[in-house]
Amino acid sequence: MPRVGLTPDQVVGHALALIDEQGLDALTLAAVAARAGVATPSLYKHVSGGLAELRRLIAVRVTEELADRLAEAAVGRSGDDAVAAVLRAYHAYATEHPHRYTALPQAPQPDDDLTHAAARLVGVIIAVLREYGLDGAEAIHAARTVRSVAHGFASLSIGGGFQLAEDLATTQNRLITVLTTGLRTWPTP
Amino acid sequence: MPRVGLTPDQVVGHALALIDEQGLDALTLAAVAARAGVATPSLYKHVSGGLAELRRLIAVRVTEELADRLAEAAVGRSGDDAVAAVLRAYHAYATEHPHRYTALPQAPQPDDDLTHAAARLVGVIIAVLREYGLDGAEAIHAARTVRSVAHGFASLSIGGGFQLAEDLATTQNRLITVLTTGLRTWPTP
DNA sequence: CGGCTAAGGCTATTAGCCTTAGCTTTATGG
DNA sequence: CCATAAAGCTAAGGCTAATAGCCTTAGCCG
Repeated sequence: MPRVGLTPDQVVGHALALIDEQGLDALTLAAVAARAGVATPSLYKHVSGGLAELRRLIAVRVTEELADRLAEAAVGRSGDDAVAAVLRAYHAYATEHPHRYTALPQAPQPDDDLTHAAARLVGVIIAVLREYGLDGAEAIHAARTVRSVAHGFASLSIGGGFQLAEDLATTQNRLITVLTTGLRTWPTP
Repeated sequence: MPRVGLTPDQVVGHALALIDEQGLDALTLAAVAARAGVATPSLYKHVSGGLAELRRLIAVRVTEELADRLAEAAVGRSGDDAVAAVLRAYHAYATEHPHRYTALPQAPQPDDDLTHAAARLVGVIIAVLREYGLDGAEAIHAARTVRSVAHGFASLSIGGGFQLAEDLATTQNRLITVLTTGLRTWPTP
């Protein structure tokens, strides 16, 4: 029984590959173990919490990847341009890895790592909003608005929620315009 | 073994009660059967496709309930007022039945019934948009925008996506203002 | 009233999964 | 060179969904 030299990160990597290829329902410890070349119980040496912890780790990883993509998209842009780029990057990530994105909300309750990763993602958005003169509590409300729009569009899009024939890119353009207009004329009380 | 007199609708009802009380993961045929006072295999007499079909039926039912709620909220209102009411009703439904709402995107692929129910929901939104002078393809894009905002906010809200202490109702107010402003100044090309 | 059919229950079984327990081997550090 | 901890294994228990086959009830039709 030669050592495989597995690490928790590698286990998550195999799990993500599996999800990408066969969907979220195919995520079983048995399948991950087979892909890693290891017997199922051996996974507990690296992911002691079993399937629940694996799902948690997946959510953390996906959140980090998403935050990276948004940060990349925002760099070197400002204002409406940056917001548009962030929204497109968000949707692009979800479209490229639909099952992976669907795995995101499946985490039981948020733990420290997930909260940290989510905070980084929110940080990227808050940074983009700085050019609109939004800060403090209003920046939080605006960031929530951006996330709602981005997540809602991505989620419905990959979930088959938009069944009609109308062009999706056009919808995305309208959505971006609505959002940027809303941010520019932000309803400060 | 007295007859229980089960119907598919009743099975879905038991399943929804179970989901509401114990979450989506607790949805198993065994648990539904126990609640219905029946052995597990007996469920196949009413829901021949097993767990997959049950999930499909649940998605249809929830979509119908949601469409009902939105229609109720919209009646007797118009313009921004109607849009605001629809958004609040959407969020209220998701908040009242968080697990049920989470069950919505779990349907495998959309079938005829689900498409029909979704069409009714979209119909309610399109009707609300008529007062903005939007029709044809632009009405579709606008309806998608409304759904994206409503779903995104509801989904993040019940999924624990908004962890900071800022008031959620305020975020909702800002979101509604951004959306209605966007609809009034709709970017027709 | 008698009997037939179909529907709605049941038990038993199989296959697959997660998880724990306990053993064995490998690698590594002193 | 050996001790120990890490990393693998097999075995077993308890879930689950799903299928097969049987039995009983309800209701209808002659």
